[in-house]
Amino acid sequence: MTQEDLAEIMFPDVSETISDIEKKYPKRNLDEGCEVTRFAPSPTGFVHMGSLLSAFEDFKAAKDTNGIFYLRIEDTDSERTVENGIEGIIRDLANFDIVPDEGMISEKESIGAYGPYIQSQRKNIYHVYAKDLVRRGLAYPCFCSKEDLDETRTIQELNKERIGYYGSYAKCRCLTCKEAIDKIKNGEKYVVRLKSPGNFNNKIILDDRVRGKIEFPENDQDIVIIKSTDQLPTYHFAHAVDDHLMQTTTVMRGEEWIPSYPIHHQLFEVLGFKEPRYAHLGLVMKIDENGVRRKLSKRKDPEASVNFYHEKGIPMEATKLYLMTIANSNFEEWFLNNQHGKLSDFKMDFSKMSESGTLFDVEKLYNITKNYISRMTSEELYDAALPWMKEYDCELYELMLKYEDYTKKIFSIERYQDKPRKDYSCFKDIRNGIWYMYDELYTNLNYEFQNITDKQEIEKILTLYFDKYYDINDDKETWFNKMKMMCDELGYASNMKDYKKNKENYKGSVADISTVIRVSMTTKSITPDLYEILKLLGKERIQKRISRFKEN
RNA sequence: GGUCAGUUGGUGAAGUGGCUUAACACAUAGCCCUCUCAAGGCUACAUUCACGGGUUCGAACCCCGUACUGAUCACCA
Repeated sequence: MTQEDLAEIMFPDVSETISDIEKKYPKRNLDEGCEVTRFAPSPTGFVHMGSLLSAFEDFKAAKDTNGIFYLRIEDTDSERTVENGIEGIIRDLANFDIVPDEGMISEKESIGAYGPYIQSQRKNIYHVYAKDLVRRGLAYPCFCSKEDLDETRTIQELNKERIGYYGSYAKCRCLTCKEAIDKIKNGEKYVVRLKSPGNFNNKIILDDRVRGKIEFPENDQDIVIIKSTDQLPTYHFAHAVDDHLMQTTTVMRGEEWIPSYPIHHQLFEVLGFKEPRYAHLGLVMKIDENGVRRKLSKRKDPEASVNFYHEKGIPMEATKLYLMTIANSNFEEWFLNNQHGKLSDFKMDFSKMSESGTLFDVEKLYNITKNYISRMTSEELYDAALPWMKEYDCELYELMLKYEDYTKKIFSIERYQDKPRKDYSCFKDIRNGIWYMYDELYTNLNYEFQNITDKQEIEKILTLYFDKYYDINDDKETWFNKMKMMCDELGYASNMKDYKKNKENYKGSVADISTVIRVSMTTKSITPDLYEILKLLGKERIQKRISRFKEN
């Protein structure tokens, strides 16, 4: 009984050889320096902020170098698999312009010549490599039960020894081929373990692209490579086989993977694969209610879900800008110095990635969004907000459609100037900013008058203003001069400086007068430029609103 | 317990031995401008880089130790 026999009995269905497999994955025809990266989620149906950031960085690294970005689905754990989970992931990524060059493009379809891109469909491939390992005496079947493993663990804890399946604790590694074969013939369940050639006292070094050199003891654990339940590989084994075959150049993943590097290093070595480069990314954190810093959780934190941003109407481009500022610390300054340049012109740099966990800052996102929206043209804003309204605010959507031109004019207020108005941090804010411009929404009025609240005085001001002074054709300067003239006529201060010095000489100021007009036309004491608003409202609406106020 | 990582203001961070009396941005506060608001302008906001030692003419930056935070030690990824 030889290892050859053992391999045969463990993998009777494997007839292909390694070289058969390797032939199907020819060397990629890419120039030096092109990065091949991948996003490899479990099919859970959605991506959260942390994985979106990682996917974004993977994508960016590939695009920056004219390389390849592919989407591989890691479904070796049925627990994490959700029906139609792949579609959800593809949709979430596509919402941020992250479209794979290769890999899954829908629930069932994929593109690219290095597939299948779903791990459960690659079972035979893993088995070819596992079989070869057994044949070479570098892997073996392990029949230990959960209880056996627990027992060793208890002993190790008691003796204050390192925990795990290694050295003399790796009982099944000493089984002879005959013993193993007999057990298998007996129908005993087993996993396949790596027969680790490592020594804990040896050192290995990872040259991480973001963290530099990290030293570890060599792996000596006989880790499981094929599970007994479904004969699917573990993450470690699948990672080695897939990233070798698919020729990933840089593996980008969360820092929680750093400790398993020794395993991966050994697997690549034992399998004779060239190791990819690694970039271990800092986790995305938040401060929770107790002031404790912790990993952003998709379960507990609404802002961890990409849907959160979608529902608020944060433009995808703005989110990308924010992701880039988290991804690379030098991006923000670059963006400022390049007249708000295009994301594609910025080259991401691994050495500028954060090593410590980044705190996710919603305020900062809003700030970026405000700036972003303020720089759009009114047409762009209209086009971007419309689909969002359709989904989340039907009423306003209908009005925007019905009064397209008028709406764009509303969006134009204080937009085309050196420093445009920044008052929308998301599309959701739009309603609150403009609803009063539409007659259809101008109902249930609640006037927010400030200093002047006397109805008679207000009516007097309105009558005088609109009968005698207001002319829709006036330019802004004339408009304001007339406002001041009226102030003088009514005993209000037309000059704010003078008013502040000598309040007692006046009934109020030009500010009070404009507030009266502003509130009676919009109900709100805070609005954008009043001159623009009156002009847009037009004579007819103004008249109607005066009457509306008087009736009130 | 073993292994590994991280630690610069409220936040993201720049910084890799002298140009740092620590950049820039967000947030916050005050003032100015001003028809409201937003914007804008100005100003304030870490005498100090987790702590303790050491190396050096000189340290946030190099070395050693300690502390704290996090990750990991599954037939989960």
